[in-house]
Amino acid sequence: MGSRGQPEESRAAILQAAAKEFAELGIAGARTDAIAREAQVNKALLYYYFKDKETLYGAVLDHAFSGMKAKVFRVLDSDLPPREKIMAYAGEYFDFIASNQIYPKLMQREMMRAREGNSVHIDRLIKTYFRPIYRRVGGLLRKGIAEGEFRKVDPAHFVPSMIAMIVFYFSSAPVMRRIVHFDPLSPRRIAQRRAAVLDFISAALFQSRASASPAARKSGVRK
Amino acid sequence: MGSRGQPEESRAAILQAAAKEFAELGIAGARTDAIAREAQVNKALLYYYFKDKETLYGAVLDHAFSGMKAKVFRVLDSDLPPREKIMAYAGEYFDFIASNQIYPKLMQREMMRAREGNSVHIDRLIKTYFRPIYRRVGGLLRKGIAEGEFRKVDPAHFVPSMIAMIVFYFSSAPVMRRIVHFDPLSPRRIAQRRAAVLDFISAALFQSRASASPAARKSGVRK
DNA sequence: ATAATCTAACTAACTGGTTAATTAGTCCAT
DNA sequence: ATGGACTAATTAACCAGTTAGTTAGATTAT
Repeated sequence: MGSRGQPEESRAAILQAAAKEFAELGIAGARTDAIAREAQVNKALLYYYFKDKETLYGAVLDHAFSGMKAKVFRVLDSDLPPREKIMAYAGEYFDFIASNQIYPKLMQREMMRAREGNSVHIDRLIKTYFRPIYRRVGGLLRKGIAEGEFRKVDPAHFVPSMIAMIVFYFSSAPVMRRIVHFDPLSPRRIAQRRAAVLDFISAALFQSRASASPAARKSGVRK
Repeated sequence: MGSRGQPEESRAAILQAAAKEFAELGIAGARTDAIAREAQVNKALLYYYFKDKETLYGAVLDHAFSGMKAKVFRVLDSDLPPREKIMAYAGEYFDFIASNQIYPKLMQREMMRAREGNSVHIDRLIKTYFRPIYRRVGGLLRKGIAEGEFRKVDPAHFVPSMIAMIVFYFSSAPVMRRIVHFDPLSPRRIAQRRAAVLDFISAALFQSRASASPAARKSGVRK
């Protein structure tokens, strides 16, 4: 079929370079020349595979969010009891972000852009990724509350609080590093953060404090 | 003083219009023409008062963060006991952001920009605002822990968690609104969020759960 | 088998609309 | 009449997107 290199490799290289550039500079700050250079590809090839800059940005978003949704739904579809499942969900989400650190930047950028007409992608992202996940986690919280396992929290506040603690840590890390004088993104500190988030959630959510730690431990380190 | 209009008013109008534009679009997306139009001022006047776009952006950041620091330090300088003070701090920070909603957007933008050379302002912002506040709140947490009032949390994780829950809610509100089908920024919902954040913090921080609610209530509604 | 034809993959060079920044002044209060 | 406040007009640089091709493997005809 093709001629020179491999089309799949080129497309993937463009997508990866674009993800990095968009996450770091935003869609307005990103330069198509820089993306092409980083992908080691001629700039016109971006336009061969993607209609324009905005479409390329949309493809980057879909790639990132679909990966996250797949990971997280494997946990949400499992048949764990509420306590274990909410901890496993938070742990899985944390691990996804820890190993895909451009994700929280893309996410926050899109959240801030989500105003009247500011983003042509946000409707699709909400419908395809955010709402399904929110519904499932919200349902899980209500189930845990109904069973008397969880405190009577409002899912509309608890869900964003969980996401906030996980997402914010990674996108604020470059600033944090210069405040505390150690690297918040070292494996050791990331593991600490994971434990701190799970502890925070179990302390704020579970009825009896005693079983908070075992539950957090249960969701454990992956792999 | 001046000739035509009032210099103070013009400068203030530019700063306000710039804050709005930068918060919404970021420094790369912001247009100096749009700022001038919004401020009802000739574009060259921006360059009369500020060296260039980057300097104007810096002035916007300093304006926002100095206002926040002043508010928050009035609480941190007070002589409340640890429990009441940490609740009052969180409440004050929340209230500042609730009535200055461009602040969380500027903050998140700068956090994401804080990489090698990406921002010429971040060193100053950290030194002048972030580090002093972090030090004080961290000290407050250690004091509460030493007195046996607080659980043994790590300030390097607890402080960003508090900030995350407050900041993230406001910058994610436009997306949240389309997931949950109500307005997270209505006065009623904002008051709910305030209570949820304070409840979350006290549940995760205080040793005895019993006094969580009273303490949250104590920091109360301001004014 | 091999030459002719085709087509997907890819590129160097360019274009023109956009935008930050400057210039060369005018206006007006004191 | 002088200096601070302000502006219309202009400029230089930048940058998304285009154009007009080239390259090399695949397909088909012979």
